[in-house]
Amino acid sequence: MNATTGTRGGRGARERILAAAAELFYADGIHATGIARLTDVAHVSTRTFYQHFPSKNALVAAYLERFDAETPMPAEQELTRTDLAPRERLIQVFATLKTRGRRPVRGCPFHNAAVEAAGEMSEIAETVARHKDAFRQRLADTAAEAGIADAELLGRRLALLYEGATALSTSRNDGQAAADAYDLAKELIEGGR
Amino acid sequence: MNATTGTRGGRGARERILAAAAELFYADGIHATGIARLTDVAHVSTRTFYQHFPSKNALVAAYLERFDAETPMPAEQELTRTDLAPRERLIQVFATLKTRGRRPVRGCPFHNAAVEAAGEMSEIAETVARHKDAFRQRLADTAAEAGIADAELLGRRLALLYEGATALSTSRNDGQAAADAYDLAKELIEGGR
DNA sequence: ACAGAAGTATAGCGATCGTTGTACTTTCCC
DNA sequence: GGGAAAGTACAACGATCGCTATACTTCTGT
Repeated sequence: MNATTGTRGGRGARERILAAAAELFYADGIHATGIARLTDVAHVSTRTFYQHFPSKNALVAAYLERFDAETPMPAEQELTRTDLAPRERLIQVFATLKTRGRRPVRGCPFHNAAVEAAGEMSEIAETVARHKDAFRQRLADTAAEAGIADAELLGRRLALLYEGATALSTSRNDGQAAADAYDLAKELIEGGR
Repeated sequence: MNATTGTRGGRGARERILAAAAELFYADGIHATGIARLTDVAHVSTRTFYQHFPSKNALVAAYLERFDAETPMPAEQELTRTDLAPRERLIQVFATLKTRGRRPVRGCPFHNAAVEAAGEMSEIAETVARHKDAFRQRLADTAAEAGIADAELLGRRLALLYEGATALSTSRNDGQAAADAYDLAKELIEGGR
């Protein structure tokens, strides 16, 4: 039994499929990424793909869940650091956002998935909403830990700034929005005593 | 000669096509909206469609240009109001964002188009970037008109908040993000003296 | 009234989409 | 070393995509 994949041996096709999905769905979009391209990048045959995932939609769902569970966003990793004071952790979230401002950045994979899903695939919209809520809640919890007066408000405001910076990186990929978000976030965090 | 369409009479098929595009591209997404659905909603035959637009991509481009030129975003209309002081105009931008928070809201049509365009259609990404820049500049200009010290900074910060609120409306359509953006924007505008 | 432009209906093109079928080879565990 | 699981190659299915062709019908300006 393979611990990481949950499958019974083999050469880890499932892992490579998920890795290819993470790369292609994010870079080129979900609709624009066909099964052929996906299996080509993953070095997996079409048949094998459908032995691991019943459909492309299932892969999309797995792709988002994978981000949520095993590959937490860099920003969220900062919130779990024990070597920093809570206030510093919040600031660090926006510092990494600024640092990560190297190409290619194409916004938030969750948000992008929700945009592409549009009317169809409402389960995707739900997953995205859950992710956004969880992130905002983590920010608020950290703010509360820092002893900030209205922690929920700060959590929502920081989530708002973070969303704005990532969204703007889709169309303009200079680090300006991230830098602005960092500065304003820092003011809000240090101001809320 | 028809003044609004630039065509020579007829029953204004071009207008109906653009109206259908504005509705469907925004609500269902660009990829998800096929020519068949488009012509059906516009009450136009396939042949007529291709007599007005050489391709679907051309319609997408026209759809975005139309938003930019003839159907300015509600937020931008507020910036042109002459019955309000510049500071009030800035606040009004976020007030309309809050009011408009009724269903269905699905983020910014420009941003969504950029997400869907992904790798292909770089001209779309360019159009979106130009739109975002123009909006931010208008905010900055209004801030300068209000005599605010660092008007460019406030312009960028307000654009950041606006983007965050619209982006969050894609996955969670309560008015919370818009309300938060309004409050924080108001503080920033009134604080910058 | 009539020429010409605009619009309609419908069938079908080639390409690509997601998905499945058939037949075969490799890898791993006992 | 044998058997089951996992993976491979490749052809092809039906559906849908964007787009074009053919043939006909309004509508409009002079």
